[in-house]
Amino acid sequence: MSRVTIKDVAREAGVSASAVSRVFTEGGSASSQTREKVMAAAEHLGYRPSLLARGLVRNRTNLITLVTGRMNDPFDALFLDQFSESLAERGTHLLLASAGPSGEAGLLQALDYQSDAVVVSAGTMSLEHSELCVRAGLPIILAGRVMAVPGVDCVLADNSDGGRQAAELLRRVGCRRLAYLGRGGATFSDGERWQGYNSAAAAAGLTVTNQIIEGRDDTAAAQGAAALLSRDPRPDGVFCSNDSIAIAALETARALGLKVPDELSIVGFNNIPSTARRSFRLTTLNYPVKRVVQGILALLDSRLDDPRRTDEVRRIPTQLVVRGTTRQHQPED
Amino acid sequence: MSRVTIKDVAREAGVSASAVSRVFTEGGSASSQTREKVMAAAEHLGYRPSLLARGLVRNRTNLITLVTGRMNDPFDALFLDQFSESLAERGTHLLLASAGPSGEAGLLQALDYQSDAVVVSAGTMSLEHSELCVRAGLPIILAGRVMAVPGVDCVLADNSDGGRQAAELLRRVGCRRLAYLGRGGATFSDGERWQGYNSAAAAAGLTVTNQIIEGRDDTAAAQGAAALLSRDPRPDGVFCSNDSIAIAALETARALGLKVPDELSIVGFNNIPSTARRSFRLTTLNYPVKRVVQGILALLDSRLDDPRRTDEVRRIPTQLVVRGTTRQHQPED
DNA sequence: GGCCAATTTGCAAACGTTTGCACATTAAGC
DNA sequence: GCTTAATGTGCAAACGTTTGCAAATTGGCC
Repeated sequence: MSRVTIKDVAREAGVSASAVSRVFTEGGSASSQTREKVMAAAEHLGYRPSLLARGLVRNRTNLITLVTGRMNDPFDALFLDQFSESLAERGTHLLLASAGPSGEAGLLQALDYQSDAVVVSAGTMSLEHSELCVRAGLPIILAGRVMAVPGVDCVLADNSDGGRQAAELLRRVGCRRLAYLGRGGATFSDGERWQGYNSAAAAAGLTVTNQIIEGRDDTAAAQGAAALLSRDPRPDGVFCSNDSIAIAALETARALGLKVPDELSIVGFNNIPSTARRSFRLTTLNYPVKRVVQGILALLDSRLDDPRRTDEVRRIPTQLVVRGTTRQHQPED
Repeated sequence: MSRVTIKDVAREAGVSASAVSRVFTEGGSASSQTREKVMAAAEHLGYRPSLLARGLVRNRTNLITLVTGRMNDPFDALFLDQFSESLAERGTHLLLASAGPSGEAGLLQALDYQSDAVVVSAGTMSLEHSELCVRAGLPIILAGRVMAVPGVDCVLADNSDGGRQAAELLRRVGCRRLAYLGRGGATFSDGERWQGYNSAAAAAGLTVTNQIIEGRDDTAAAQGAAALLSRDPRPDGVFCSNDSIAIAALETARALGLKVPDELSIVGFNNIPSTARRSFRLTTLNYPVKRVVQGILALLDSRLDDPRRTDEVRRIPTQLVVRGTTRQHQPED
């Protein structure tokens, strides 16, 4: 009924508990004889080391906490998918914390369970709490945002370059009245994308309007899109701060009877799976999530290796994926 | 640098470690005086109880392991979303295990970290490993499947009734050549849905063909749909084993130039968020995920309360959601 | 066989909590 | 002020591991 412990195995194998422990730890020294006996006994009894106890003494739990948004956001789902896959490959386990309104809950959870690290991909993070973590020796890695807190590393898309690429493309295919559809800098990425887009557009001498969406769900996005598309003059090219918004824009454009891409070109951001659907075929910027995840893990390892190394910010470039929601190149270009 | 422990607080507050512990545990008895002193000291030092140590002695970690599929399946994402939300409400934490090819990894993970319970919503589960868990006193709850293993509870949709409802609806709107598009019983739900659908259709005297999809991704589903729709005679009503497949079917039907719902009615299963999109407006069966999750947690509590209570299987009824991919009622009906 | 080094082993102390038990304190009742 | 009961407190043993240290075993080499 109760757990089978290291002592049970020791007794069964006729050795000490330490011997068993050493058999079960990476570089432990044990004669092949005892190793065999211990293995047999463990197998027979169905022994598995308690990771709680191990974590307690080693001060390493093999646990990583991810603070993420809700899974009804397809990008968060994509990120989690890739992240958990990479963690599984390296044999680390994943403690999931939803970024509730009180953004710090996830951090505290990570502390309480002695996670080896916490990666924050959503929600707010107060300076106060992040410092608490750093002081406790818990590495923090920020995904999709930068924050100048000593001890935290960041990895994120090169958002403003993405915005620039979007503007370039729209200009190239002949759009002249550009628009941006986003949440008005409500998120970090949103702001950066807008900036890159706007300055590139301005540099090319194009007008660009910024339509702000009030709210974070699909209907809010659709409303924003409707407002944008009823402006006079109507924009002929729109860059959306992410794919969900872009799809909403595409749908409302169609509902208004606009031909996409002939009358309106649309560019998204992230390249979430559904952008490739037959029904959408959205032109977008690919955010190489896998590479981001690997960057995170690399930063993590180096941080565990040397906790006081200098902080790092990694920018991951994005790639244009041209599909059906932007016009073909103009011949004269 | 190192963790602040209960002893530090004890020293600072001038009381014993036990006193501090009692202040920090639910029903602990402590005079308001010490309570205050302890709280002040803890606040000052930034103390947080180690859940590892606590879990070790209490044999309760406040952790639940979820074995789930990958997040590129929108249903799994939906489930995780609701599940994690409910867990957060009750203050339990979530250890995420992806059901890899070796289905047992998640169970072992749950054991190793002394999870209070494991809920399995994807992947295979060998009798051997499940018994290992049960013997170790780790409650297992199966979501979306039943399995006759002593000690495990199950909660899942009333799949065959859902199939029946789909058949009923298709008949009512005038479809006469019915089809089922699924993975040929490759998953448990698939089999049950087919059975309910098929027997209801047969009882109504309708022909029904079963088109099997080879593979689990969207393109496989699209291929299956294409095969189905090129049959002669072509079916005029199809029930798909889940919404992802149904959407793929809808898209291929449109690509083939078929009018939906006039020439072909489509019914899905699960009511995942994207079914409500403008572009799809898929008629489907609502699988009340929230209710499922609550059922799971209820079973869990009762199991923790009395580990040897009799096993239970809960069926959650599904509700028809009629949208745009099925014809309107025929007047003569 | 004897000596030295290298390897394997066991003991016991940690890791940070909780909790049963016994003692000390306080409160209540008369 | 005494007894009885109720309440709060500290000690020490547990929970299941790892690990430094010293002792014991092994093996190699002459």
